[in-house]
Amino acid sequence: MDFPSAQKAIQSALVQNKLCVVVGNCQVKYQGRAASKLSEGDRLLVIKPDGTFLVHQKSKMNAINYQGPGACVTSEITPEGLRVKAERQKPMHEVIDVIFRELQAVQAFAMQDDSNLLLFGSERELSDLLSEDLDVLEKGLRPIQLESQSNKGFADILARDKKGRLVVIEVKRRDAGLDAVTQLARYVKELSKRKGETVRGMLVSPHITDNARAMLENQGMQYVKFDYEVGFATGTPKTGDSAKITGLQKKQKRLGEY
Amino acid sequence: MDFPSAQKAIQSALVQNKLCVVVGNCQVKYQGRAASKLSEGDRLLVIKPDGTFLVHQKSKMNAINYQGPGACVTSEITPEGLRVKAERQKPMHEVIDVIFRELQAVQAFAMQDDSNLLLFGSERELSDLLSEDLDVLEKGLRPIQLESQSNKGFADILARDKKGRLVVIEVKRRDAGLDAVTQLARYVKELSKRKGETVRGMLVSPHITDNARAMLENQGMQYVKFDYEVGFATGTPKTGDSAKITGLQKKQKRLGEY
DNA sequence: GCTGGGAGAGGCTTA
DNA sequence: TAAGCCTTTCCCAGC
Repeated sequence: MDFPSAQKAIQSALVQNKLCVVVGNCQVKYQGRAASKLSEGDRLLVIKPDGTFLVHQKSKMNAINYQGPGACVTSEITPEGLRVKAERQKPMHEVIDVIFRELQAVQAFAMQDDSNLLLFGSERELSDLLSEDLDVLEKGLRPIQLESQSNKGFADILARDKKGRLVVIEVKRRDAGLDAVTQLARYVKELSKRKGETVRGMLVSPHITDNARAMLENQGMQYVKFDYEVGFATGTPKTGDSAKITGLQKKQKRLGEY
Repeated sequence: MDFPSAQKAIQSALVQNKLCVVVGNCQVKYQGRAASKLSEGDRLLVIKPDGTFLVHQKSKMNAINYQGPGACVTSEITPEGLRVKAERQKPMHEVIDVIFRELQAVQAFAMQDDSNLLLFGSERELSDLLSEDLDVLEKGLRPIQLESQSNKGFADILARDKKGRLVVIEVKRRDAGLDAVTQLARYVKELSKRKGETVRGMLVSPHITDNARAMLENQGMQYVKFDYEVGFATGTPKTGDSAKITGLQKKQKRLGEY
């Protein structure tokens, strides 16, 4: 494909709010929060109507260079080849320059899509489910809903144990590391200061690193391991010190019946 | 495009290790760590030779559904349309099902690309540069190299001030939040315990949130703002309480002369 | 609508 | 392999 018609195709795609796909041999330069250069090779360039700009190599999941929605995309023909540029001023001045020496394809597509993803089994749900049935974590735990909760940077779940003590429960869907512990410690400290009473800290996750567990227990907080059975599959019942969240499956089924 | 030839094109792309792009109206189901469903709409599907599988909508930077390298991709024709499936067993069983009702395009590309990204201006570099000249942060600061440094979760830079006190310096290339402060506090605490001496904590970044600054100063630690001039551009010299890292530009230039 | 702030999720690197 | 750490993020709340 020759450069002039390619450039025309790209411009016209941009104007018509189409998604544009360009494949060819190019080099890429980036300048913004950092600076980078990618020498020549075959790449897939995706330009979306919202300004999203993605440069993909033949492998790896992530784009090697990209720019999010809002970028201003322009193209021109230079002595070196076809130059496609994505520029953004907003959070910071950033420019990606893609210079094609050779083109395999340029194509534009009108895309109609008003759908949103329906997601089941997210951490939020897990948190909700636990709120509904905290007994799996500890007998007698009662969830409480306070204004302080779910505010900005606050704990996942707030509860009172059977002795009436406040319990801050931090839920992690994945491995808990030192971060999770310090975060929880912060919540506990802050809350106990605000309420003027003793506050327990509880960390719930499928796994915890050794260091994190040590630090957690050093600070008098507790860890509850849970098995997070994803999807509709019914796992073999397990025994041990881990709480199994079975409610999730029910909830998923309910959500599935939309 | 009709389904049989589309399917043939996809299969042949997979076999020949080509990158394959499919555009059309489809719905998407995912089952794995969570479960999701995306109802019908026009999407861009990218299948890379390494198994990477990306479903993009017409806007947003990230793929709405994806699977990383190693996925096993298959296709078949069903009564509902052309079904393309990406499946992975490794860390966990995950399946993405894309069912096309209508196709706008199917294309495959042989891609040759051996290049790697050259990146300048990473946090690591910044840290190295600061190590070389800590005076920009505070007069008389001397870097020290101990075994404890750069180990697992340890401080960016360790130094002694002109009075001989240990200083832990945490460098953030971007905004510093509460995380950065608690992390630094952890380093300080741990180190002072290990060394049995007073340790100062210093946080260096281009910006800090109000809460973070308050917490930092509450704990007797200090903040040093710095201007991080990215790229080769020469900014107007600034005055104020901020340290300006000019060495970076030199370093970048050096790196640029590969 | 924009900005600030906090927190999440995945990949990367090193021990 | 495991842990820590980083990010060219994202989302929510407040202005």
